[in-house]
Amino acid sequence: MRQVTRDREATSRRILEAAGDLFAAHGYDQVTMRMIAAEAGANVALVNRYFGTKAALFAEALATGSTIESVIAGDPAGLAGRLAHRLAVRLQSGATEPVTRMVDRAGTSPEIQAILRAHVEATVVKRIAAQLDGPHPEQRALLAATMILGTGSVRRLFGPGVIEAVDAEEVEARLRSMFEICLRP
Amino acid sequence: MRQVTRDREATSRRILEAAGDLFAAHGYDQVTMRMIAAEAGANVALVNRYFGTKAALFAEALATGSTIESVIAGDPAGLAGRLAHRLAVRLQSGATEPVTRMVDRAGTSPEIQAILRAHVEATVVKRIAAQLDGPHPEQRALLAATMILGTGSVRRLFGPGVIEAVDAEEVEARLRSMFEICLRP
DNA sequence: AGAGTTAGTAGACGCTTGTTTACTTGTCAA
DNA sequence: TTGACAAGTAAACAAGCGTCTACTAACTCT
Repeated sequence: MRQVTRDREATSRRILEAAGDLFAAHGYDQVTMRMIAAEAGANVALVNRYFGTKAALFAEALATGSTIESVIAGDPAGLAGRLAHRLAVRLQSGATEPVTRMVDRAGTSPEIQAILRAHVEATVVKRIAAQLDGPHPEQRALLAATMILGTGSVRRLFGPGVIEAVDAEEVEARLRSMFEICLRP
Repeated sequence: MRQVTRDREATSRRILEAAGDLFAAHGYDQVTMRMIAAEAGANVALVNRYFGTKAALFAEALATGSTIESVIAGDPAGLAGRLAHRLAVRLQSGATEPVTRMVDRAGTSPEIQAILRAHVEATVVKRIAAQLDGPHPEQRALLAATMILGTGSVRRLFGPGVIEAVDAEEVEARLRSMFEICLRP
């Protein structure tokens, strides 16, 4: 009696959105199928019916959400600056993209680990590496990923606005220099 | 009939060690009290008897294990180099300290988050900040923590030896430059 | 208008979790 | 040697989990 109109597409979309929001907010392990169903205003059985399993739903939510691609794409010369700006903003604001938060809150379930690895590799490491000249581009892209994921962990532990109090521009400048060093040939 | 001698101290020490190893290897959520008891060769009820709750046991294991203190302590001038070396080694070897792995594998349980935050703040951020001159030492220490925690995430996702194949010394040199930038006044 | 397809629901299944209770057994002082 | 205290054990508890099955009700098409 919850649904007034019966619309499979709309319902499964609401489920996917709810899953993305909740996984990003609380992490894979802390989110239950019942929470997702409730948030989407749908029945638990439908979630399994449409997405099969919890891990599959996570994978789909991960793939659906917006990624960091837009920041990486563009002029290779400004890549370090763009990444630094993005991270500085993320460290301060409470409003970060669900996808990046999903990565650093995903927990340690083995079946999720593989999904995450593939996602980070495809959307972050490989895309950054593609912009780099010189030997071992993936190695340097991995160092950049280290910083990106590190800000995620720091934010998770210390909350948003942890660096806000002090000079934000100086932090961004420092981050830019660090990215330049780890990205340059 | 498991125990030949009855020794409370020895048993609780074995439990604590087993908990530390397992938490570090698989993360808080993936480790069950029964796994810990089995690994320690003890009974499940004893774990609760001696440590109260799972979260309390985690906190105690976190506090017991060796920390990164030894790397931070020492000549402030060589701090960047020591941290870079430690991280480079961590990225390559399979043998990392339990405690640092515990931090990056700890998952997202709310009650664990506070414990972790306090631990990282006390043993990493404050200790690094204490070595720094100039304004906002904690801000720079936090950036260093970002890199430290980032290597943890990268290692979790991509496994040990991810950067091993290529030039390890170059990676360490790059990390050192990055640390120097984020730590300098 | 009626039959058939399908979205949606209620409820239970089996399993695992952290924790507790009631009991047994080894150890040591008197 | 015996009695008491503490270490250790087995089993169950209640709650929560992901998943599945059987059922109801709405929409569509002829």
